[in-house]
Amino acid sequence: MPTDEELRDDAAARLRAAGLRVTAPRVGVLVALERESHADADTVARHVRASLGAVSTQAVYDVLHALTEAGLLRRMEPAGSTARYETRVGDNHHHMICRRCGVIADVDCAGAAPCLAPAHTHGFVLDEAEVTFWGLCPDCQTANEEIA
Amino acid sequence: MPTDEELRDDAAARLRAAGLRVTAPRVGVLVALERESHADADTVARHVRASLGAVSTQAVYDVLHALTEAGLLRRMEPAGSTARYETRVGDNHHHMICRRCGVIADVDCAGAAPCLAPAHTHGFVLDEAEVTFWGLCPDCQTANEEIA
DNA sequence: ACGCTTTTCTGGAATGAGTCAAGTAAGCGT
DNA sequence: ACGCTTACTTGACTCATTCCAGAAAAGCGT
Repeated sequence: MPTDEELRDDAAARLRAAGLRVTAPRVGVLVALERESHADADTVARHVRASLGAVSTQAVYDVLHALTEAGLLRRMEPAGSTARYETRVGDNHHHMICRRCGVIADVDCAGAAPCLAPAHTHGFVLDEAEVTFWGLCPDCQTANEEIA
Repeated sequence: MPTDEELRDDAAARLRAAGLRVTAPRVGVLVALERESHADADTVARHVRASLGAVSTQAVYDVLHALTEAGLLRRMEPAGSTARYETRVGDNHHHMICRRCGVIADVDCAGAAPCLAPAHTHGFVLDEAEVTFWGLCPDCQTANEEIA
């Protein structure tokens, strides 16, 4: 587990590399998402406030948008949930979501090709295949058995 | 192209088969979605009102939920859009969405197995693999070329 | 260190999808 | 046709998110 300082330094470096100014809220958002991936805007705001003190809601939204735009964050919007963000970008990985508790786990793309080439493209030019697996996480499986 | 009456009769039959009461709003919603698949709640409401007269927004939402629950409709929520519905159920087909105009096309699942079995399941028990392809539809490709 | 530029703050308001609650209407089995 | 049960109506309401505008603060190249 890296220290907060290591995470902050790394976040600052990524911001600079992307040509963005290094500001406390931006670093805070990146650190928050390293600590808790797939968090929504509200959760990110709470994390950032916990470590930085007062940060406006607008600032959080601004930062999330700016960093997503710059390619430092990836935004995902699972059905039935608000927008969520993660720092793992650049590899088109997929997600596994628990139907019961909503926890999200990353999944590496199994076989690259099959998912990217549907039988009929209807003339579409595709640039991304987004895969979401739905099911029950280990905890919720046992919880369900106890009820039954 | 089937007539409205054929669509209504068919919709009523499906409702009865599912053990649901046959009401005008329900039939209207099913017909609307036969005519325009992947419509959102608001679009469905407009279609239904055009053919039935006044129908409350709440009724439309209730019907969409009830029919989804009963398995007569499938609900999808693409990123950046509101919930959309379709009458094609029972075959876990996928979707292709145009980033520019938002049009949605159905896609048969290419190779059944590969998409359903990620490398690492992290202990999850999966029941569905949802695949969304993003790209440009034929119309928007030409539109983009004209701009460039 | 200075000053220009970008970012953030305050805070208020609007939007739009969707939900809750309680009363009214309608389907359908008998 | 009756009446029970389910569905629909009405209207207020929540919630995430966006927009707005001006003022204050902070980053960073020189």
